[in-house]
Amino acid sequence: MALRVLPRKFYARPTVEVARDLLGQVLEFRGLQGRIVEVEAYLGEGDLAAHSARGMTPRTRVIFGPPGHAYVYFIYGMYYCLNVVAEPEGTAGCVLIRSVEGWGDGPGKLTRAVGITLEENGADLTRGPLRILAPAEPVRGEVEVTPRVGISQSAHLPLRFVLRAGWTEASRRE
DNA sequence: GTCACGATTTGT
DNA sequence: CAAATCGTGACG
Repeated sequence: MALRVLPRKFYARPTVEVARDLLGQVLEFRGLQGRIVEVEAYLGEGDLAAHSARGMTPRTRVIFGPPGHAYVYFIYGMYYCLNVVAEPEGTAGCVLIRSVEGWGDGPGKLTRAVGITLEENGADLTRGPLRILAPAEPVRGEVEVTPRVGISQSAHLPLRFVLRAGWTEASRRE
């Protein structure tokens, strides 16, 4: 069964909704697939922890761009982190992918595992080698909400979402 | 141009 | 706890 590619409108919504709904979806890069199990939302105005907090710069340009694209940034001189751009074009908002089943646990490790680099920055997630698809069967499970990891500003906001005990209806019947 | 720092990870 | 390692953004 062919998985369905998430449409642009999925991403053109409030960042928190997109973050929550990204859990259980299938991330694909060069044919490698894995379920997204941990994400964090980074908002526009008012979120001092977000790269977009101080407006549009050369680096943060794609965060303000059309939804459904990848925002990849280079951090600590050695790691690439993958984000999914949300909100309608012109509004900042993105979702950091922190853990993908089978790829790795941690935003820097999962990109290194499959070779995602700055080349993927700005890539369209509805087509091309980097895509996100809906699983054949919807993933059910409990979602844990916690503060975001590794930030000092706006640190109390409950914007980290983790899929705990995810399952599909089929696997549940086994 | 200069400089402090970071949405991380790993080893001590 | 500290190192690794370098682009970005603020300042001038």
